[in-house]
Amino acid sequence: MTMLHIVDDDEAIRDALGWLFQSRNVPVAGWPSAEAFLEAWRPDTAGCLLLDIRMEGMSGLELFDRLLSKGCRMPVIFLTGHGDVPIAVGALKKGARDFVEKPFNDNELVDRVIDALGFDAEQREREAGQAGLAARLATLTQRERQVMELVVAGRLNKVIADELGISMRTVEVHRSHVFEKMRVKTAVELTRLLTGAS
Amino acid sequence: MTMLHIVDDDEAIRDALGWLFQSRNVPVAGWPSAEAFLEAWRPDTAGCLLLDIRMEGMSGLELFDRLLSKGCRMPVIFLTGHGDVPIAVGALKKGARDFVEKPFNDNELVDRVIDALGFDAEQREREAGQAGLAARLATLTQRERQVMELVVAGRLNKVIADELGISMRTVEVHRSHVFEKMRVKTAVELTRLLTGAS
DNA sequence: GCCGACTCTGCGGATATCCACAATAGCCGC
DNA sequence: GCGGCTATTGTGGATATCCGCAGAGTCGGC
Repeated sequence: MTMLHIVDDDEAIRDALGWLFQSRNVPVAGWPSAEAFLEAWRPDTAGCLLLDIRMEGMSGLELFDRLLSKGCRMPVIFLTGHGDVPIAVGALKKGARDFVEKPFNDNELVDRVIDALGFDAEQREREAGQAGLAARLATLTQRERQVMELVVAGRLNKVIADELGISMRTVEVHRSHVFEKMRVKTAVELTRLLTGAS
Repeated sequence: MTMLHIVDDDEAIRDALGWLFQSRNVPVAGWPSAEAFLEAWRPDTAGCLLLDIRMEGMSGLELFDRLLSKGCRMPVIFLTGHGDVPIAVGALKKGARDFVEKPFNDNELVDRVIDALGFDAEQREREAGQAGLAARLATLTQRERQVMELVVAGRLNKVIADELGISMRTVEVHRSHVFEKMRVKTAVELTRLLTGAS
């Protein structure tokens, strides 16, 4: 599942890159056009992207833009023979991980791809944690969410009761439901969970 | 204090850029060489940097490296007439904010400089807050710091007492000293303070 | 040697939090 | 209408936290 996706309309280059990476034990998938990859892309597509800039049809840059607007966070490395400073600067400022001109150094490129794959794996791990958190948050009712926010803001139960215009007892009930659903035992743990601390 | 620092060995360009920015109400300081700016730079120098790449003596890139190693976090915009993709990519990956080729569009450059100045101001505000926090942390004794860490980890006083091999009462004393010194009233507030939450 | 810190501890009481048991009420779907 | 979910509140008790009052031991500086 996690692999390097090479998008280039030149089959010879795809093959050469495929050989290079497979010889280094990096799994590879080749795509003959931006359209083909865009069509196949799913939010759970993992790994990293090696994009040629100039291709028949959709360019690598446009593919990058389309992927970004779909919420894709995979690291992208651009590969081009026709380098141009404004293009490189624009791509990097949009979040591309690297921008490499041909001819490139094989070892360097492989290292950068491996770095990018590691980054993607870590990022997905973080996001998986966040997804579990989001799932638990989704089980809270409105009222529980309100109470939770005030608890995490450091308010005492009696203050929360005042602010929401309900009794302290009710706050306690909601509070304990929040703790149960979020699987924590103290307000501090809940705070760490929501603020994303170690 | 906060201003645009233009480093370029060509006096005509410094003057032209000076005029451009001053006409837009952006305060400017001109420096005839990387060495001159490096000499004058202090950790509290605020604003942003507009660096020419190719200069007599130290290059803009080398100045950038030297500033980074001194802990400078000012946003840097490179300006060059002799663009080169690997150089631009390297600069951006090291953290440069932008890389602009001459001839440039006046309005765009001014906008980017203004953005960068705003970014620097926000960054300094954040760091000022962190500095105040660090100062308060420095007033804690060893024991207080230990207790604080366990409190922020969500442990109950009795557990902290066990782990440190002291009585609960002593933990309470340290705990209240921590709250006092850190100027918070609850463990949750302390947690937010240390984990850098909103 | 005295003074100021830091550390440690106990007692007792005021608050706050946690929780089981119990009950009322509105809303929604089967 | 009945059952389930949500929101609400109360009583009462077990724990935990917050604090003032009191005392004691160590260590380093003047």
